[in-house]
Amino acid sequence: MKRPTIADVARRAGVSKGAVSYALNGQPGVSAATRERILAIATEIGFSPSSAARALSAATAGAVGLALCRPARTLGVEPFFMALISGVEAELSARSYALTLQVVADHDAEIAVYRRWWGERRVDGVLVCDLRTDDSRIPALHQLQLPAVVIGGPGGTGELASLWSDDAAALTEAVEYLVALGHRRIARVGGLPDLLHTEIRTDAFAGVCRRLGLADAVTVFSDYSGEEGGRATRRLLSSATRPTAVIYDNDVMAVAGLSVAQEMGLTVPDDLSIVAWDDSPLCRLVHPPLTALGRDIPAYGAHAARHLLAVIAGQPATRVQDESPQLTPRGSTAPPRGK
Amino acid sequence: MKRPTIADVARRAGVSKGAVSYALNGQPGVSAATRERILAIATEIGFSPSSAARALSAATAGAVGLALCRPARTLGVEPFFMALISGVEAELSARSYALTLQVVADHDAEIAVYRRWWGERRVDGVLVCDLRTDDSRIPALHQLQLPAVVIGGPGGTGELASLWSDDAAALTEAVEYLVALGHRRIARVGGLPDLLHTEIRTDAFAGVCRRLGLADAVTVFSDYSGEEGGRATRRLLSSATRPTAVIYDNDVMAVAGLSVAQEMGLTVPDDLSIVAWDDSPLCRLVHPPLTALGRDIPAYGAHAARHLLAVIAGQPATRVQDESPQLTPRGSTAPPRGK
DNA sequence: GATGCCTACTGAACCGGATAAGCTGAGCAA
DNA sequence: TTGCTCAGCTTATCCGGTTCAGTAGGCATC
Repeated sequence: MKRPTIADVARRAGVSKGAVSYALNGQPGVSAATRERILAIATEIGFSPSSAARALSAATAGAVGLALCRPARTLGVEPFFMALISGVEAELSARSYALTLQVVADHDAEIAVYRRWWGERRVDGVLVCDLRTDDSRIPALHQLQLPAVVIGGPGGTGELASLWSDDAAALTEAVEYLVALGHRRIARVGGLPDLLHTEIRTDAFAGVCRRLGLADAVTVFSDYSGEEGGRATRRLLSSATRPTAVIYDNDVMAVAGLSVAQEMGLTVPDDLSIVAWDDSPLCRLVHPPLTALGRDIPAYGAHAARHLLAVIAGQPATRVQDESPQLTPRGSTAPPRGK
Repeated sequence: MKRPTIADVARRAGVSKGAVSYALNGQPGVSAATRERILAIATEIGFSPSSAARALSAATAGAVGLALCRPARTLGVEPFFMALISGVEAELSARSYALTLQVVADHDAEIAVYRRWWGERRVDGVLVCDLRTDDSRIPALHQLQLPAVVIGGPGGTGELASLWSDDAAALTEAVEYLVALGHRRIARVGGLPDLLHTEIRTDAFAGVCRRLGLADAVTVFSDYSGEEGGRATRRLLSSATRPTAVIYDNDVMAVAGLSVAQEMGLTVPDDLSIVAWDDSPLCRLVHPPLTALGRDIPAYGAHAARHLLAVIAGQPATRVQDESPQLTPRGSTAPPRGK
């Protein structure tokens, strides 16, 4: 089966290639009648313009890049990325953009990928995840002049456009909720400590605990994996001043924490309240279902994609705030025993 | 920052564009000394060939497509796809191929995507997931002559190349293991009934149960989601002849089933044994950890990618068998109470 | 020294679109 | 009738690679 080209359409319509190009792209230069005839023929023979030819002459790739830089082990478990990707994808495909994906080992490899994509003109722009403090990718992308939207912040995004949600406010809300229930010893199992949003949450946690006069407000760091989350929980629950509530930086660690607590003979929520970050179906899967700080992640991804397309179209690189995560109370939180 | 082109390299080296092309692609036609000089200059100025120009002239896209056709809701939860993608990606990026991803609503949309990709020459081939009985994608892809590898089977893949693993053998092994422990009433919570691998597993389950003389070997169908898996479990456990063991078609449903059992006051594994399919970290996250039929999914993805690249390179479309899932016994299986 | 052959290149065509520039005939005013 | 404008096309060029058909020069051969 031969792929139709613009020349095939032109021949069938009895016009030149140029006329077909004008007609298909909504440019002036052809009459309404001719345009309609050309469009009908194009549809009839199933013509879609070669992305390569279009990319070459129009100097646009029609694709957006996403490099994921987490070890494959944690990448698989966490529903976050798949949800983000599905949202990004929905927005892109609605505008006939493709999504090019690459899994990389570290930031240097990621920068190398950006450099290659730029040289190959393979993508028109990129989405950047997992922002770190002093992130080397920011100056690299700026130097390449490759349009980008950083998913993360606020702060640390340099000249690049960004999309962020107010994690500090959400964490504060969660702590205030637990304190209102009567908790005084609250711990937190954080994600990778060098990620910027971990730092933001850690600062917010320390801040609200100080304000509310909570003494043993400790954050222990993990790597988002269930193993590490479980281990951290075991350490916390074995300490002399055992916390009555734990906030986890993702859902996987929260589920692991729940298992550890139950394994240690503690009843959730009576002996221990649990709050998860990222309200995926995983939180409703376990018993009791987990109270979670959730947000619409596909919508977040769609928003990021929309923002990136705007930057690619030449709009100024702005910093946009997305909706803040919302607390959904479920069965894993209650007043501590004796209150 | 201007992107270097092949003409820039040629000018710096004092040769023609053609010579540079030969040198970079390892073709004969240039002397070893010239080749080396050209390569050095290319590296020095950071040249990487435009994917669009290469695609246009060499009639190869340098990309492989993957269309995912599951509702975004279940797509996010299940670690399977993310693990598969990371494996596919690792293999592709090692050979400088890009992965183009698209999430679609149904098979018709998926076929439309294939048709568009084909017309746009955007991908050199595609990976096809979630094979169904009488799958309309198979003849469509065959008609387009678009190189493809079907992940699934055996059977139902038409003329297309495929990669499959022996689910029937794995399921048989799981049932025999449960029977050896003393179980006689085994149920199964299957995935979407119109998926081919669900049918294969259902047939294998019925077969081995008949062979071993198990009476109440029932399969109930679900949609892979935790909600449905939990509901199915509740139904099974409420019946008069309650099963003493349940096999789930994925890990998410198994975890949900575990929660339901515990919620109903049953002890796992004493009152109920649970076997999960797809041994993701999720299975080790819960308490007790789940006995699972696992395999190396990233390796499966890598294998599929390798196979697809071979088909793209013109090798005949063969049906390759990957390793069978292995049973990993953990805390969720034991002899039934009273044995 | 004419011939053939091989190596190491050059030059140009080509892939399939986008687009600037040029052309043509119709319509209309002077 | 001439001149002018303008819609509605056509033609040609370009994007940045790959590849095929030459071609110049060196060397062996008869």
